[in-house]
Amino acid sequence: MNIGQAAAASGLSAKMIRHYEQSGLLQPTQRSEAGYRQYQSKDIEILKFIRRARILGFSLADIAGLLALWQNPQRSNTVVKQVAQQHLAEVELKLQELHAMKQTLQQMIAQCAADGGAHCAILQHLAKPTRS
Amino acid sequence: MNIGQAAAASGLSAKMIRHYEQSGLLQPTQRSEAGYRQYQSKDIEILKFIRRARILGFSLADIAGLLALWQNPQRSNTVVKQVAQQHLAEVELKLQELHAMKQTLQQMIAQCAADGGAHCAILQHLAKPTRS
DNA sequence: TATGAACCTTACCCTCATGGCAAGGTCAAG
DNA sequence: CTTGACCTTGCCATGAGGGTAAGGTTCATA
Repeated sequence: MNIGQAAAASGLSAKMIRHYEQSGLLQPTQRSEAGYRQYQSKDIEILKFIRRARILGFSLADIAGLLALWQNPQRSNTVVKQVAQQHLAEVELKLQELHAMKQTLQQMIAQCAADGGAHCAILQHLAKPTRS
Repeated sequence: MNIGQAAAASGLSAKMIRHYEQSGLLQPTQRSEAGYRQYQSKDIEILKFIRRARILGFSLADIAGLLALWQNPQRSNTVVKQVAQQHLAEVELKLQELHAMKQTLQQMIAQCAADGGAHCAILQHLAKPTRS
């Protein structure tokens, strides 16, 4: 299986698969005589694992750790849970930040007449916020 | 006023002020004989404007537009509102994505025994998701 | 058999907002 | 006159990709 098929099968781009290999997330695969990377179905499972973890927002560094734990029969699920909880905390922090942005943006937009005039509550708020 | 004081007064870093100038967001300021950037209180207001807009998540490109509108007496608040609404839509999209991540992470974490064993619902989910 | 399309390789540069470091110039106080 | 705090420019790094270019390979079809 060449990298194109591996990309299609895993949902990643070929570019990213090479990038993951180059940054140490993946073991270098076997190569064909011409130098083409060769992927086995086992490799596809790893690629899918990476893709799912990326969708959940795990960093590549986190994923490297999770992959090592996944492939280690002596692993402790306590460690895995800690990684996930740490990531969840970061996600929740970003959620809070974005929520605060959303609130303020909504208030500003609600106060904007949008009548084509020059008076603008949004610019006023950015220039000299009355609250928040 | 040198850049250090301008940074302290605006809440930005000196580094970022230089960067904003270099990327065209700010007009180059006057310089002292030694080449030091000189800031007036009017400049500080602009820097504060930028900082508040950054806190709300506007991109530097957006802020360039907002600054131009702010300083244009012929502006139309309709345009300003459009910029803000577009940004709000992006914020809401990211909120949805992060919320989905949070939901899945919470489910995975709740199913993880964390008893030090090798069985791990989190890794299982990443390897072969039963749902989502 | 030749050729062209579709694939693969590596090696660059770009994003975006920000931080860090290095080498050197300036200023003010002791 | 030295010292320390400030300033200057310029370069590199981040993270997770995208784009592009120049060149090699594979395969089917004319």
